Amino acid sequence: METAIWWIRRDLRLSDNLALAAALHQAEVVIPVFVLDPKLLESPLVSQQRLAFLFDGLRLLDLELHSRGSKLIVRKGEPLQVLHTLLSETKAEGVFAEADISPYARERDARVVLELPLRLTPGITVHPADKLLKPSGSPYSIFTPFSRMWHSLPFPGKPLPAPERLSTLPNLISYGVPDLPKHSLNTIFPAGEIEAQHRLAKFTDSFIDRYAEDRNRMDLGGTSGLSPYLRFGMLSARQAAWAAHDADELALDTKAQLGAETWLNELIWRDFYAAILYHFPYVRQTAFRPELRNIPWRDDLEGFNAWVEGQTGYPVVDAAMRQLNATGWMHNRARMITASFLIKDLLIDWRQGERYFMQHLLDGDPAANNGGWQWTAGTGTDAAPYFRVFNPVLQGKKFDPQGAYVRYWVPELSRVSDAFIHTPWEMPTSVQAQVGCEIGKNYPTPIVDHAMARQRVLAVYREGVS
DNA sequence: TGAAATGTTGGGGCG
DNA sequence: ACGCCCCAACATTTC
Repeated sequence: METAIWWIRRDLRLSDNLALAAALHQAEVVIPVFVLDPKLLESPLVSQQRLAFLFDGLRLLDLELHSRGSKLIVRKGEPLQVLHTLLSETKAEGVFAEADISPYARERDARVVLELPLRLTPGITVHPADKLLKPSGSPYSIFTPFSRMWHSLPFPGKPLPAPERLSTLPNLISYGVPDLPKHSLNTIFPAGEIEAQHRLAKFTDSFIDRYAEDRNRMDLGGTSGLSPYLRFGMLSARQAAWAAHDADELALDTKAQLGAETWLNELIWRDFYAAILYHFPYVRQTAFRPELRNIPWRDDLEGFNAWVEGQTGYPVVDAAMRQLNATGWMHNRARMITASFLIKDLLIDWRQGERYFMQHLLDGDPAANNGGWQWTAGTGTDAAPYFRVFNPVLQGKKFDPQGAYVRYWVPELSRVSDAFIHTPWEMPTSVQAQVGCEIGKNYPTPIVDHAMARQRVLAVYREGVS
């Protein structure tokens, strides 16, 4: 064909892009298109911060396209309508896109494919969800056998290089990437494919060696920090998996090897939750486990707000929520701790937490976010047993031993000693005065007693599973 | 990818 | 020397 459209959705990159490669294979001219879908832009689940990250990513993609002789066409409207218009404007004979797995995206694409020549390629995950089935043909719901099957599949093809030159059509109108009225410039996660490549290289060249031991430490930069880039496809999952694979082969000792394998395992969890959402889309609405769909959650706006604002009185929980609010990202260990606190200590419906995380995380992905929340709630596939209740004090002591994470995000506690940093309410009043942190005044008294809350949630869940 | 409760062991103090 | 108790340290079970 002469002309094709590359419909960009969650693949804001030129390298290792199967949709772009397929389009270039079929057509002389490939028009890169991003559709600003009002359904998504105006969704209450999208924060200004995530939009800012997306828009920055689009601007940078446009720059890369310009340097290759092309440009990004941004149009606003209902995707099917916009693509219709563009097909007649450009006389394009095909639309190429990377298949998405969320219920909204699949429904949208199903409508488009009825009317337009849409060809979907894999790419959002390392292995496509429909390739990872039990021998019987049914989907997995337990991680370990899923992971075994994942490993048994041949590794996907090597990452494709970015095309060097692209051609476009003259006079195509682009709406342009919108400017947000006011967005707090996110310096922690600069958008873009180039940034993602730098981070991947830096991580897999060195930090990955310590990943297995450091990844849970909230006070260290032990994680890859790649999730926002994977979320928007500024980095391809395949390339990440290959990088893990190569780091494993090049590892100089068993510790480094373990680091690479642990990180690859996290990428497999990502594939796992994508497959779960693909095969069980109802998990966005309700618990995977039917017996846990009727937990009598507490209606506690005050408690929820304290959680949101990082004012629960539990230092690690508050540090984590403030990190999320300030940066659009939260350490993975902290996600489990804050989720456990909302669900098990406050006994608030996990879907309220899921929703808040989706609104505020740059990496907010329906599959991984839902999987994580249902895991903590004990309602999901292969989830933590319901009686596994995180103790925020012990988690703090274990994974932020000197309290550096807490002190950074909760400045009221910056002068509290190591001995009390995770239990500031235990400071004698004289010590409180000495460190300038009066509990109940400068920093809240715990809004709930953990020991009581633990008993309460165990009783409620016991009722559910019986 | 927990934590608390309960059980067991073994060293040391002491009568 | 011996038995007893205490309790920390560790192991196992339970939620």
